[in-house]
Amino acid sequence: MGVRAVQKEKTRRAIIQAAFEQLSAQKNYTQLSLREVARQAGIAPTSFYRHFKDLDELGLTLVDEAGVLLRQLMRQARKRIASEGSVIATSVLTFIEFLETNEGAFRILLQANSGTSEEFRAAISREVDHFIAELADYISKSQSCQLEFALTQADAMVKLVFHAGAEVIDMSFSQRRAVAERLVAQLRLIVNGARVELDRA
Amino acid sequence: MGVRAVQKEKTRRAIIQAAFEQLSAQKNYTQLSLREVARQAGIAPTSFYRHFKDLDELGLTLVDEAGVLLRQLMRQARKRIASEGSVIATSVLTFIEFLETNEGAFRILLQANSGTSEEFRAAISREVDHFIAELADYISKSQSCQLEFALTQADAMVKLVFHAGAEVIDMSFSQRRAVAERLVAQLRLIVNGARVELDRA
DNA sequence: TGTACATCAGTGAACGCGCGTTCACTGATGTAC
DNA sequence: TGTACATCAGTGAACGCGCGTTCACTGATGTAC
Repeated sequence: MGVRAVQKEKTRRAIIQAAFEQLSAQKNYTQLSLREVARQAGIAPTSFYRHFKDLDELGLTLVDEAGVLLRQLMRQARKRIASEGSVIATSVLTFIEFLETNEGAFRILLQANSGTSEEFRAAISREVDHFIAELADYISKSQSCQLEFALTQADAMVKLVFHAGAEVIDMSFSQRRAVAERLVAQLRLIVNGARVELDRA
Repeated sequence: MGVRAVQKEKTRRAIIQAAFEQLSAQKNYTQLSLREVARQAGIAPTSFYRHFKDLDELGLTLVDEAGVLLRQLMRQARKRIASEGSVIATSVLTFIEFLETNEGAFRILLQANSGTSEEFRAAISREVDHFIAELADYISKSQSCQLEFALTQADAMVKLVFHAGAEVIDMSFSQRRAVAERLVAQLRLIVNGARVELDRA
C-alpha cells in the first residue's frame, strides 16, 4: 500500500473512531452530526465525503464493526467457558468486559433501533440475530434439544444480557455488581426452566 | 372552567397528541422538532411556549402520560386474568392490544432511553420500575416467595415483554403471531425456572 | 534516474434550510364595579 | 345589566445558529516513459 492509501485508511479509522466516541447516554446515533464527527476526527467537514457517501453509510459501517466485535466476544466467551466451566457467570463477566472496551460499538447496536431507516434497522437486526443464532447453536448442542427451542432460550438470554448491558454501561463500577448478579439469576431461571421442559419430554 | 381555560386545555392536548403521533420507527423522541409538533397540532410555533417551557418539558409530560397508560394496562390485565385464568397468554394478549391503541406512549418509553438528559432517563426508569414493582408484588403474593426473588422474575418478564413489543410494533398483523408465541414460551421458561428454585427450598 | 502528467485526499468559501427562541402585538375572554 | 379595564392564548416577523452539501482549487503522491 502506498503512502496515500495508508493515510486515507488512517483518516477513515479516525472518522469511525470519532463517531464511536461521540456516542453516549446523552447522544445517540441519530443525533450524530457530520460536522461534529469531522471536527473530532480532525478533518474538514468536506473531507468526510472522500470516505463515506453520507452519515448513513458511516452508520452502516459502525454496525458492521460492532458485529465483528460481537463475534469476537462470542469466541472469547467460548474459550473462557471451556477453561473455567461456569457458563453463565463466565459469559456475564466476559460481556461486561466487552462493554468497557467497546462502549461505542455496543451503544450503536442498542440505540439505533429507532429513528433510523429500514435498512439501518435491518442491519442491526442481522448482527444481533446472528449472535442469537450462534448462541442457539451452542445451546441446542449442549442440551441436545431442538433448534427452535434453543432459539427461544437464546433470544431471551441475549435480550436480557443486552438490556442489562444498557443499564450497566452508564453506571459507576460499584453499582454494576447488583445488575450483574440479577442478570445471572435471571439467566439461571431460563436455563432451569428449559431443563424442566426437556425433562418432561 | 371558563371558555378560555377549556380552549387552552384543548390546545395542550393537541400538542401532546401531535407529539405522540410524530413518534414512529423512523423518528424517535430526540428527533422531535418544536416546529413540526406545532405544525401538526395546528398552532404557530410560538404558541407552543404558552404550554411548555421547552421540548424537554413536553417530553417529561409524555413520559408521565405513558406511565398512566401503563398502570391502566396492568389493571386491565389483572381483571382479565381473574376472569380468564391463563396468566401468561392473557397478559401477552392484553399487552399487544395496548400497543395498538397506545403506540406513541409505548414508543417513548422504549426509544427515549438514550440521547436524552439524565432527568429524562430517570423519569422513564421510574415508570418502568414502577410497572416492574407492581408485577413483582403480584408474583410474590401468588408464589408466596421473597420480594427480591419476585423482582428478579418481574424484571426479566417485563424486559422480554417490552422487547417483544418493540419488535411487534413495526410488524404487520400477520407477523405478530410468531413473536407473541415465542414471548409466551419465554415467559413460561421463567415461570418454570422460578418454580424449580422454589421447590428446592 | 529524471521528467511530465494524472490522480485524488483534503480544503475553504459559500449556499440554502429548518431550527429554537425573542418580541411586540391582537383580540377574545374574564373581572370588578 | 352595562361599562371599563386586565388578562392572556395565540400570532407573525425577525434573529442567529449549526447543519448538510456543492464547488473549484491545492499540492502531495503515483505513474509512464
